[in-house]
Amino acid sequence: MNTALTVETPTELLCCEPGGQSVLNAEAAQESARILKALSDPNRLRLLSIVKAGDGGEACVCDLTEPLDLGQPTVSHHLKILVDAGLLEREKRGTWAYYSLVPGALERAAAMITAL
Amino acid sequence: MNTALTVETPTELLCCEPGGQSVLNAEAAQESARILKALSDPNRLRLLSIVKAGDGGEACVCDLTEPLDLGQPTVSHHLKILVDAGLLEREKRGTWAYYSLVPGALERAAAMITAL
DNA sequence: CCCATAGATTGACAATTGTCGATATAGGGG
DNA sequence: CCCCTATATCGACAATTGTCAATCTATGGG
Repeated sequence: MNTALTVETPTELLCCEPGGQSVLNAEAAQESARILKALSDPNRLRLLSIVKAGDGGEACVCDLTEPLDLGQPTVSHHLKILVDAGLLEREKRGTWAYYSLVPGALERAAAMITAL
Repeated sequence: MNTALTVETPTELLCCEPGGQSVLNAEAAQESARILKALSDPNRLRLLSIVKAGDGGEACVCDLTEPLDLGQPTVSHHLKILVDAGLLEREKRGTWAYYSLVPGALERAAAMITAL
């Protein structure tokens, strides 16, 4: 298998196996669901949107609390879920924590859906 | 290029407003989250995958119960969630109910993510 | 008609999730 | 050193979710 150079395409991104359509196995389904669950909350979608639109593609927690009308612990909680899902990355600078999109992460999540 | 005939592109598919990045408002976020929540369960992802791979792009409930190792009521419940989210459509023929993908629905869901 | 089969609906229950208030940690300035 | 500000973590709680067993509905065959 894979005898030739598939180079480095992550197997999940391949649309169709030789046969045409292989069914998602339980393990892969669970992994995809894990990512999509992180995306299935309105406040987390807005967080991603605000971060993406932010200056330099980043935003700190203090910029995120107010527009969402949520408490600071709740925002931190949502950010952690997004980081754990591999969608955001955190960089601490001084007292502030800056969050930014992991490059390509949203595109990979979208591909999970279209490649079902 | 876009000056003229965007014909009938659903506004949700447009990537960027004039300014470049507008932040997702609460209402739109809730609607997107509603769709993505339907996609955030491993068994539902497998249901979509099996339906898509099925003969003629469709499958009846009896074909779905066994591969998922779930009870029939549970499968019916998941199918209802997918139909309500606009991802699957149901057609009853005789005693059987056949489910198939709503054309373009998965692509629209994926676009919600990349266009964040 | 009655029965068998496919599927939907209902009610219950445990598990998970979103939110908050309170508290902990950590960096910077006096 | 002590305080102030930014953020994370913890504990609690109500709401939602995934699952099942039991029951209901509808279709087709004798």
